[in-house]
Amino acid sequence: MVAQEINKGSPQTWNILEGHGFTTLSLAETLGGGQSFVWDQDATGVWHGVINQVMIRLRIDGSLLEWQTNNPRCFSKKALLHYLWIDATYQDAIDTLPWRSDLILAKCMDSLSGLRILRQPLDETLFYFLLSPVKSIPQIKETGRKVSETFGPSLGSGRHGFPGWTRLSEVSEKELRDFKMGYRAKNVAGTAQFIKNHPNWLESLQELSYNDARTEIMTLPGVGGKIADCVLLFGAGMLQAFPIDTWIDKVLTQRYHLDDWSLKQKLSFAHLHFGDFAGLAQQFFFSSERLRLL
DNA sequence: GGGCAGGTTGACA
DNA sequence: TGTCAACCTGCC
Repeated sequence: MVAQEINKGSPQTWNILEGHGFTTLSLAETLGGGQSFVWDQDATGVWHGVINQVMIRLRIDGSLLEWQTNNPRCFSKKALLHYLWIDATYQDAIDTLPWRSDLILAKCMDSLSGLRILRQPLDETLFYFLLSPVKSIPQIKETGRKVSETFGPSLGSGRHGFPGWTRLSEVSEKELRDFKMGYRAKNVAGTAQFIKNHPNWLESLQELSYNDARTEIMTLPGVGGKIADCVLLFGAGMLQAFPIDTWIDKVLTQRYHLDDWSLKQKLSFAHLHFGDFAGLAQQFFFSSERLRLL
């Protein structure tokens, strides 16, 4: 289906993104490693995804990172550089992390050179992470894709975008359950109603400090500390957010020997030790542990 | 069939 | 403040 679209009319040229620093591995972990659920890799290694309701393709060819879109009028190279965090602030963040004195972190960063935190839309990120408790990445993608196909805008080639919370607020909890959400349907429906009744509330979180935004977003049904940190890190660019899931907990317990520390104490340790870019460190740990690179 | 998983919540000590 | 079961679904 996707291939037909690509071959329709004149073949599209691949555009080059300079100065990216990705490897095949770090690009795969960035797009498919659990911070985003809208990217799929085909058999030829090309990544197909959606950014701001526009279909985008990405591939690594040698040392080149290349991209193309079916909709160049609605999408700019600048938008893609922003989404992929390809700018000078990434190198600043890397330099700021305490890898010089932390051999565990240094090893993870070395194995996954170029790994990024994506700058994703806040509304969509909140939706996907409400689906995430005790679900695997393929399950979250499947449910999200089916909800988008049913309620979201068609983007061509059979692909659909995120419907938005306004549209989701018109869908009953019972209907949502048919998408295999289980008990999460109640949280999605409750969140949709809250957002409908509080216009601009979600956007206004971006203006708050990390601590205030975290407290605020945890008032939503189904959003505890872990999901709050995921949404703020991946959807609001708050890079100090440090989501602790079972993988990260394992790293802190086994590698940093915090065996008897409570979750709250581990969180304090992470903020103190990793600093303003703790979330980026977290992503290096997450992928390293998941891929058994540590 | 039973147990468990990338989490949250409410009950209870 | 900490522990525990329940919640859906899919997979081993």
